[in-house]
Amino acid sequence: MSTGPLDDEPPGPAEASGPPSVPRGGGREAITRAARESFAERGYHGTSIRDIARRAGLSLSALYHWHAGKQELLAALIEESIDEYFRRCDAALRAAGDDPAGRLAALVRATVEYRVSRRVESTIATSEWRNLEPQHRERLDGMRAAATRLWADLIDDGVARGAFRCAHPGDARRAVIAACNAIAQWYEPHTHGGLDVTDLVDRYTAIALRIVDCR
Amino acid sequence: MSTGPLDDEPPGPAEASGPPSVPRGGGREAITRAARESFAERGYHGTSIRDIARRAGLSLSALYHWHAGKQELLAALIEESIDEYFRRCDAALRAAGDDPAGRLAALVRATVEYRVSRRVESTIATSEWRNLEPQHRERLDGMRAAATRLWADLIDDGVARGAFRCAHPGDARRAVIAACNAIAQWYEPHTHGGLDVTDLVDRYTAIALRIVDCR
DNA sequence: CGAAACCTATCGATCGTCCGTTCGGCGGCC
DNA sequence: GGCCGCCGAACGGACGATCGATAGGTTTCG
Repeated sequence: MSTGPLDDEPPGPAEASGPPSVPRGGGREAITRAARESFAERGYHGTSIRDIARRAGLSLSALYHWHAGKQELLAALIEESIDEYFRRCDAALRAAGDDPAGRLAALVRATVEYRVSRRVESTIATSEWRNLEPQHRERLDGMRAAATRLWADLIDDGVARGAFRCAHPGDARRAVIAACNAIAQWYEPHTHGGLDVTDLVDRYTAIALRIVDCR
Repeated sequence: MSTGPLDDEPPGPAEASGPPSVPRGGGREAITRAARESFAERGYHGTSIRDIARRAGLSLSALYHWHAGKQELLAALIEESIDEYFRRCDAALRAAGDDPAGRLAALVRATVEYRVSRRVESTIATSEWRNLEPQHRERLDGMRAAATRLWADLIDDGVARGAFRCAHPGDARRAVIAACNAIAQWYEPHTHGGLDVTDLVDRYTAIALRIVDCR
């Protein structure tokens, strides 16, 4: 959405085509990945740009060649994360039918799968939000609000149509979201590898349906 | 209840009492309070001890006169926070009867009241945990585990006795705890002042009972 | 075809600032 | 006169950021 034409990958090192600039040291992507891991492990202020550069196997100057600075690195990471989450939710809802329970299940599935598959980014987005400078925070607040609205509209609709009987939709919404989001904090692929993600989705769908008191 | 300037023992400037050392500049308590607010607002690494000293209205040296350093300040804050939470839970459970639903309600009440009344400490304890050095972390991990066990034993017992019908007690436990803990992140006394805490307790008790599928 | 100009990805060195911590001293109440 | 609460100055190091240089590829052009 934002950070430029080369956000994904520098033109491939495809053999046949002419060799258009192949970052020798891994380039932008190596730095982004290193920043993601470092921010997740030690937090924004606990990570120095020297840590990031070292992890990427590049120099401090290479970092500044590819990115505007530490703050933009954080903002880009969070933006990409929220953006993907929103797209997943949107797609899940469009594929779902009209039944409130089915729509809630779709949103829970999208969220659980996202939290499991993007644990690292999830941690950053939730715990480093306050370290965004106002310019970035304002922009990203809108995206966050849009994702929240997906949940709110869905639950309000279910209540209005009598499918959900919970007395306080706002609290139900916060409880469901909090429960799903917390997965990123305790789920460890090594430890819970035996737990199939589809099982996890089923369990949290059942919990969510009970929270909204689906008849 | 808690963080008042005279919460501990430093005898107030009461006229009659007299002798025992009254810190002129607010002393230890002023620094602890300043550290709590700063850590909560900007995080451990985002806060400098100069920020803390300035906020307390004292010099950098005064901070070191009262505390061993930045890390000990954080550890003391978190320890006090967990310790009080555990004592509240323990008291609530001892006052509760034998009925699983009643015991769960007691634990939810203790947790919700705690998250609302100690929002600031709650934020620090949950988000600055990783910044504890190993020695402190190991000690505090035990306290955290004890609090989790309170929930786990209660829910397992309810399931064993047939009062709760949820298929996966561990997931129910994590969902309930996550929902209650999240309150500290969205509840604002100014905004939600009209919402009585007893109402909030009732709402979250209902949600918790639905999560564990109480018959 | 070859050279000169240009671009890209990277480097090492360096800037001024802020960090956590330490130390010696000083005024006022016992 | 000694201790208690507090201060200012200082230390070495790490921080985020900037700079000019360079190796090697690409384009331009005579």
